[in-house]
Amino acid sequence: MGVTKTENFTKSQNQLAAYAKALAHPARVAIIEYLLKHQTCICGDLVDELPLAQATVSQHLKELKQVGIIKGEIEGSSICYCIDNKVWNEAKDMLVNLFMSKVTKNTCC
Amino acid sequence: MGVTKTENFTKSQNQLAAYAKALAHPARVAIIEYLLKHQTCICGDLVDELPLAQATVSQHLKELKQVGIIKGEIEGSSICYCIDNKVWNEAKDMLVNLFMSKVTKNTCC
DNA sequence: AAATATTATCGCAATATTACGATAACACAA
DNA sequence: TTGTGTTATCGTAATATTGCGATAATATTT
Repeated sequence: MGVTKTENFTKSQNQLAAYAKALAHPARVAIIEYLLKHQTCICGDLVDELPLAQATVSQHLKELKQVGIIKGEIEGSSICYCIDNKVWNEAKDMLVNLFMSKVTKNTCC
Repeated sequence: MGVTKTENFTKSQNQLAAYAKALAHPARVAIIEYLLKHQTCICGDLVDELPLAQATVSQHLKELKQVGIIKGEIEGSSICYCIDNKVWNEAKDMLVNLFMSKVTKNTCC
């Protein structure tokens, strides 16, 4: 993210930005949508599903895992990914909270 | 954003990612929060408010303007920024829609 | 017109992201 | 053990982001 001065912003602002960043790439949006659709978790079907190389998909999964939105579990020789409800709800709450605070009109513009 | 293969994803996925990206930096979150708090729009109070140089603030404003979330209007010798309700609501709808589709538990993990 | 105030843009350096092939690491099967 | 399938990691190239000083552009004031 370049040379971001994270220390000058609040924890909440940084956390919200981190969640937003997790969704800031169409491939990761696609991954999340897939995981939401197939309530049940899946594995490397994502590699077939997405128009990206296996290494790239793995990298996107890593980012989502790092921010906590998804988690993986070993399932035989493959790995089963799914949404982490706790983190997912926290992200939802932070975003919904931000968006809901907009009431009506501006005084100018 | 690196060498993103945007053309291989849906319009909706790219649009959602673009909105998320707008919020993917604490400075831009801070700008949005400020604009939401001061229902009325403001100008370069943001430069005083944020721990960043004027040029940097201007750059973040430009990004928010490009995605459409905010808009600016000339107000004398300064510029008045505010949230664009139409775009803001569209972003809200897309994000809320994504987050609300998560129902209950996973079958594994 | 000249000075001042406000915002945008340019140019640059440092760092991060995206993508992929190659390869490692691991579990399971033959 | 030797393969086979699955996922992670490494290394690298291309591009994007972040930040800031310097400067341009514009409007207002003197």
